Amino acid sequence: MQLNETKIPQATILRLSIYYRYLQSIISQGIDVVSSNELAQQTNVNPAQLRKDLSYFGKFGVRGVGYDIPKLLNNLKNILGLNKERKMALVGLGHIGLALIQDKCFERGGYKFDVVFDLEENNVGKNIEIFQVYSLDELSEAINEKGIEFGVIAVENEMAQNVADAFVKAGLKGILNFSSVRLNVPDDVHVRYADFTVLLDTLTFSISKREFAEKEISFKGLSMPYSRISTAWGVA
Amino acid sequence: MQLNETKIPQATILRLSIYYRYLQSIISQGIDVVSSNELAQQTNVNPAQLRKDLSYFGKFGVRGVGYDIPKLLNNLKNILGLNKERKMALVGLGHIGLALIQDKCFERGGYKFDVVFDLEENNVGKNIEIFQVYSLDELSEAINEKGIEFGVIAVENEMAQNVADAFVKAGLKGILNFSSVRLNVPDDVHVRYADFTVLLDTLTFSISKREFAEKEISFKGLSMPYSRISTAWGVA
DNA sequence: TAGATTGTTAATCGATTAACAATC
DNA sequence: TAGATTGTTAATCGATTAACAATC
Repeated sequence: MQLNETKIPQATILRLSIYYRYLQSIISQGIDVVSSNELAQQTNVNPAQLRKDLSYFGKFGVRGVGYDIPKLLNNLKNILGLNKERKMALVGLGHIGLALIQDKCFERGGYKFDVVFDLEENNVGKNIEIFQVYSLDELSEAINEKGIEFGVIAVENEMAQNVADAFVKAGLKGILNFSSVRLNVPDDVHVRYADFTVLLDTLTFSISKREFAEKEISFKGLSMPYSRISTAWGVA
Repeated sequence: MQLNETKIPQATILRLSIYYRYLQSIISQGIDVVSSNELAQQTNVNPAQLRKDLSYFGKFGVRGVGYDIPKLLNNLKNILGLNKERKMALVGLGHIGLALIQDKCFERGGYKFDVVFDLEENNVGKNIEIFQVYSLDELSEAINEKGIEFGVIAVENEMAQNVADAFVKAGLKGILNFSSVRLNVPDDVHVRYADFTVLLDTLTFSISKREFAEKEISFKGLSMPYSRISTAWGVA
């Protein structure tokens, strides 16, 4: 068996998830075949891009026909590793943390909160929603006992790195971070940032770019190349 | 005045925001100068990258010294367009929507919810938090009356495109979308995706990649190039 | 067979970064 | 002046996409 040395772009994995979630949302409609053109259009990507993305992992279509939706779904599920439920630990029971454990979108996606922790002494030991609230001291033990795979950080910025350190010490390899802090973790620990403020800031730039362009304002004596800035963000 | 034709990478704008938010978080500590090396390390980027990012907009540092933090903050604020508060409209008062209007991180960032809408007839007309809840019919009028610039979508996937259409019709040029739906909007409308499931899916891929690599499992008769996959996600 | 659509190549396009002259 | 760090160039690296042969 030959070792395939091709590197897979990070963006490809993100798009694979987008294809998967879109197909999941239309599977009940009874359509059984989709072309790269149709699927690409629905997910805002180039059709060649989509075919290339899939080609890193195999040949899933039929020439002249398209892709069988149930089969493609199954293949994407295997590629992404979505064939079993993944358990998560949450730290932080502020507004965002509370919303996360109440929202149904995680369960629908195959993810489940299994333990919650809070830094507020008042909350520890209480029951919030269906969860008993633990303190950070109990984190490592609880995580290993329950087979947790992902840690979710929903605490204030000041405490985010501490929580990340605790997750790393407990052996977690995946972190979803709702704070704005860029975390310092070992290379084998993967972090994803769900930082709303940064997303808004990039929107603000695009908007004020328009304002500037309209007024032909120059910045620091340098005429801004506003009209040439590409803004095709595809990424969450 | 010469028109500068250089294209600015989308990723540069994202990083500019990250630099800005980091510097904001340490400004009270009384440090007044930072080098590209220090700032880059704190924000998980390459120092050359950081200097290049800034160089698209001007010369903000002093050779041999570094960057004056208050001055750099001010420059970044102007570049990103963060010198005035931006008003937002929220549609959707589920768990996420509620958390968003309660959370303080938006206000701290210079963003403010000014109107909220819900699709639930029951909620319309009521007062939730400090907001009176409007129906979608009133969206266009309310948005233009109040000078709203951004629309935030926090409804179920099924309704997300409808809400986006309403935002576009009302003239908004910036949308923050918490649903999983890839929106279809005109070219001059900017969308950012805060889609947690997709982020988790990319984590899952990285994790199960490790599992596969350990077991040397092949996929579809093709040996997976797992060990060579780069996973340096920087993006929210 | 004719029409359609995939899988893949190769060219293009874009982003990152090492290296160093400029200069404080 | 010696040491430090920026700003910028040019090379490298990586990702996107047009085009088309393969093939259903």
